[in-house]
Formats: sequence, C-alpha cells, structure tokens
Amino acid sequence: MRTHTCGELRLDNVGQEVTLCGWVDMYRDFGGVLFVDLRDRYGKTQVVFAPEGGKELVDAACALRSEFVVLVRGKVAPRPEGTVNPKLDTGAVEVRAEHLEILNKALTPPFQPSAKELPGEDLRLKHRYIDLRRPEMQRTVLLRHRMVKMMRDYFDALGFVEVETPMLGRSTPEGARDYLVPSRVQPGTFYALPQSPQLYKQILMVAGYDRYVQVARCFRDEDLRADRQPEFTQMDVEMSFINAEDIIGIIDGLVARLAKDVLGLEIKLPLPRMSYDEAMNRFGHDAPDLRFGMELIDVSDLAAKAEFKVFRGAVEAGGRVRGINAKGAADRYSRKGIDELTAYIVENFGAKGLVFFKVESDGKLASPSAKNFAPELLAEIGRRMEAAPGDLLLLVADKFETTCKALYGLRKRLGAELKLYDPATMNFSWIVEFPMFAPDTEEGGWTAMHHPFTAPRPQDRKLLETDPQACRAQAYDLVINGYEAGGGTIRIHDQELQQQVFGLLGIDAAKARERFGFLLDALQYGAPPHGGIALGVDRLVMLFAGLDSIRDVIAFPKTQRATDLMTGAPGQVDDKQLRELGIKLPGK
RNA sequence: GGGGGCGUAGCUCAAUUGGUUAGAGUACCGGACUGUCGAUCCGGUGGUUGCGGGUUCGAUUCCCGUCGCCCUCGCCA
Repeated sequence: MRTHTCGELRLDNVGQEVTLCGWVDMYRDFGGVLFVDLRDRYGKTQVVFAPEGGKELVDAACALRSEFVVLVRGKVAPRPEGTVNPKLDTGAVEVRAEHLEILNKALTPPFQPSAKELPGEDLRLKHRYIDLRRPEMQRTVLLRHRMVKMMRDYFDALGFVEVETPMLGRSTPEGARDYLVPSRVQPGTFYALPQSPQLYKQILMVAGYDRYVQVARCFRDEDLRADRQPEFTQMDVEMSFINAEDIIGIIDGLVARLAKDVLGLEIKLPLPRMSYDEAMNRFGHDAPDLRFGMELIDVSDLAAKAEFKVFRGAVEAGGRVRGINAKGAADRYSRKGIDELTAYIVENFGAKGLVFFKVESDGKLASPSAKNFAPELLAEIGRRMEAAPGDLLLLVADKFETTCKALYGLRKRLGAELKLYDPATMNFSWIVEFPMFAPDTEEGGWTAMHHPFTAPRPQDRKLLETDPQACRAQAYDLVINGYEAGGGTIRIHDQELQQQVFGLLGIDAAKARERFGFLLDALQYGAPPHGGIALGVDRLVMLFAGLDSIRDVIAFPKTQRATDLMTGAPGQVDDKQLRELGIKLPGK
C-alpha cells in the first residue's frame, strides 16, 4: 500500500510521488490549509492539505481526527523557508497531499500517544494498544528485540544450540509457588508451568548438547514487585565440560558486547568479583549497588565497651553494631527526617531502632544518645567511621542479619535521596562464593541457597560433613546497579555427592526419587560435568533502557495483583470446562 | 498476610478550618482563520468527587468498611 514509512523522507526525496500510511498524530486546521502529522513506528511526517489539491480533498481532511488510520498520496516538497521543523527527522520536507483515504476511523482515544503528560499506569495497561504507540514504548520494544537478537547471535556464534523445553511440566515443591494447569485426560492431576527450565537443561547436557541456550519464559506464582512479574523471560544457558570460570568468561563477553552495542560503553574485562561474605559485610546485601560508596562499618568491638545498653547489649547477645556515614548529610535530615528513617527500618526490616550522630564543626559527635558514651569511645567510633564535620552517622544494633537488612535499606534510600550516583552510570559485577545452605527457619535443618543440584566448591566438600554452613557453592550472580541480573551454578554430576546434599536438605531417597527421579536416573547414564546460568532478560532490558520497572519493557505486563487490565485475565470459566477437568469450586 | 501512598471532568491536576453553583489546563463539540508544528482566537458540552455506610445543619475534606492502582516487608530454591 505504501511506498515509504513516515520516518524516512528527506530532501533527497523531493519531487517524488509517495504513498504513506499511518495514524493521525496531530492535525492543525487553518481553514484554508490543513496540516496533519502522520505517524507510524518509524517516525512522523507532515502532510499538507492545501486548496491547490482541490476543495474536496481539504474537506475530507477536515474530517480527520486523532488516531484515524489513513493513506495519503502526494508529492514530497521542501518546506518553505522558515517552516523547517528541526525536531523531526523528516522536518525538512512535507508531503503535499493529492489523495486521501481513511483506512479506518478511531474513537477519541483515552489518551494521546504524543501527549506530554503520561496518564496513570492503569489506564496505559487497559489501553495497551494506545500506550504501545508511544515513541518511548516503541523504543523500548525495539531495544528489547535488539538485545535478545544480539544475545542469540552471540551464543550462536559460540556454537550454542537453542532448544525449546516444555511449558507443561511437573510440579516440584521446591522453590517458588507453581502455576498449575489441570489435566483433562488425567483427571485430578496437574501440570506445572516451569519456574525455569533447570532440570530440562541438565538433561540436555546428559544428552550431549554441550552448549545449550534458550530464551525461556518462566512462571512463578509469588507476589509482584517493580522488578518481578509472574511470567518473565530468562536467557537460559547451560554448558558441559566447563567450570565456573568458563561460564563467567562467556557472560563477561556477552555483557561487554551488549554494553558496547547498546550503550556505546567500553567495559573493562574481566568484570570485578566480590565474595558473598564481602558483599554482606560491606553492603549488607548479596546484590549491592556499587555505583556509590557509603559502605557499612562495623563498630561492634567499640560498642561492646560502651555504657550504652542498646549497643553493649546487642553485642553481648551475639549481635553486631554497624553503621553508615552519610557524608555531609547532617543538615539534610532534621530530627523529624531521622524519625522517618527510623520508622522506615523498624517497620520494614524489623530493626529495633536507629542511633544517629551528627558531626559538629569541632568534630564532636552530637546526639541524644551521646551522653551514654565516654568521650574517648565516641571519638574512637567517629574515627572508625571517618567522621568529618557535617556528616551524619547512622547506626543499628541488632542481629547480624537485621543490621544487614536495615543498613542495606538505609543505604539504598539515602543513596537515592542524596543523589550519590549518576543514574545513567552502569556498574557490572559478579558476586561469588555463595553459601551452599541457609538455615531453614521454619522446619530447622538447611535449605538450598540456590537449588538442590548446586555443587560445592571442591575444597569445601569435606565441610558438608563437618560444617555445612561454612560450605561455599560454585555459584555466581551477575549484579547490575543493585539488581540481580542473572545467576548460575555448577551442578552436581556425581551421584554420591548429590545424595549427601539431599541428605542435608532433608530430602530422603524416596522423596528425591518421587520429585526428580528422572534427573537422578539421567545423571547415572553418563552425565558430563556441567553448569550454567540464567539471565533475567526483562531486568537486563530495563537496566539498559534506564527504566525502573520491568512492566515498561514487557509489552503486556500484569498488575501487582497479577491481573491483565486489558484482557481481564484471570477470569472465570464455564461450569462445563470445570466439569471436564473434574474440578469443583468451593461453594458451587 | 503486614506497612505506606494514591483515587475529583475522557486525561493531568486544583479546591482555605468541614461551608455558597466542585475549578484550571488539555481533550472533545461548534465557529473563525492559507504556513502551522504543544497553532491561535471565540463559544460550548462534560462531574454518582472509586463504591457503601457513618458523624454533622452541611463531607471532595473527618471516621469505618470495601474495590482498584502503585511502592514496600514477608515471599521469590
């Protein structure tokens, strides 16, 4: 139908007879002459309806409204002097209309794609077809396409094979809550949508496809966040005959390629690495935002000597006293502001309170709590925290885990409030040497930090018997700007070791057989050493696009309550459908 | 499940201590206008203040409940 798109006409095209198709973005009616900005995903072009084209044509153009779909034929002309629009790529030319067809009318849209003010997100989601017309959304959709293609090309060039794995699988109680799909053919039984293709990709390793990759849709029925959707996409990778270094090296190369091609950034390789313990000690979290400092400082040894019961008591109870130094922020936070920070960590992270000191011009630490400290001890705490006049010291006394959570939260919040970093900068790093196990708070014993197939570091294998908590895994997380952008492990391929780990996790032989017997079987038929990683595609695109919600990089996302405002999903189904599935709803 | 924020015209927002007919910009409709590009000018339509209840002489405003959207803790091997 069309000869050109709305984004490509230039002075070179002057004199050509062209046909454009698109949506009416704006129209400006001057009575005699009428301008229409025609828009498609390639750009906008100004179309002029002038009396020279005939009265009928101008009259027809007068009937145009926002978002009508039209076809226009006409001649490309240079714009008269002084009317060139430098804001448009096509702004040097215009199309003098000779023919107009309204391909389709449109209702008055609930909002206009070119509106300056963004409407509420619920309205955007309900009318996603309008929202997706917005240039910003189109830019993101295109960016996502390009990034996924780059990744596919990158892996393809390295000999990876993309294999599709089933969506209808088997529920395994570990990990997140499953989305279940009832079986009609086997009444009373259910498939589970994959939380990740983890087991299948390991099976593929056993089957000899030593370099596997898949753009894999994953499903987890857990509560949503700005960076979490119930269905999301992983760039899923698995390799055989490799170690953690090989995986990290390949992903290093991928990240550098993406940074170069998408952002024009030269990234120095290898990407820096930090151990899990170091991350927890310095930042209180296993995915720290390394774009700024304000590290956590431990003053437990000094706190133990204080009169101050809050401090001494915490240390005597086996806890810690740690804090952060918000440089120069003493004046930024009034007493009320500090009360807010206190409420924030008490309500959100279970901290008992927040102790603060403002550093005065003479270097002394001032605070309602100061009287509980010997001056020399206070000075020592100040030195430890590198206190300078104008600084605000914030300290939390609690169990180690609580100080981590509270100070991580404070650091994140203050980092943003005090603008301690440029949001446009990108920081890539690896967190490595994760613990194999975390204490199971509900049932006692241990739970897997990653999943039950994660291999311990070879040198830590004997710790499985003596000190499981000290045992480190061959696990690695890719962290970008404080987000976990990916994570992976080397898997256990040895039956004996697998049994040992199952034992620690409280998975007995019968249970293991029932849940993933097929994997255990496969591992006995010649499983190569293998491992892999999965990258969160939505988060990667979000970070590269400089956005802070993955909903903005997903064409049709769900709301926080996991509904689709456009389709109305999830919805009720017919009784007949339920009967066929053998499902009876309570109260029916 | 817990904490917090928001909900007023199609859209983005305002409305004094609880007080007269709930306003503005934009969109929309009508009119004028031959070079605009956020066109301009004139006129107009448009409201169950999310919904339900309560307090009050009087509620957009205060209280309770409920629904929706967002942020967050728990949760997310």
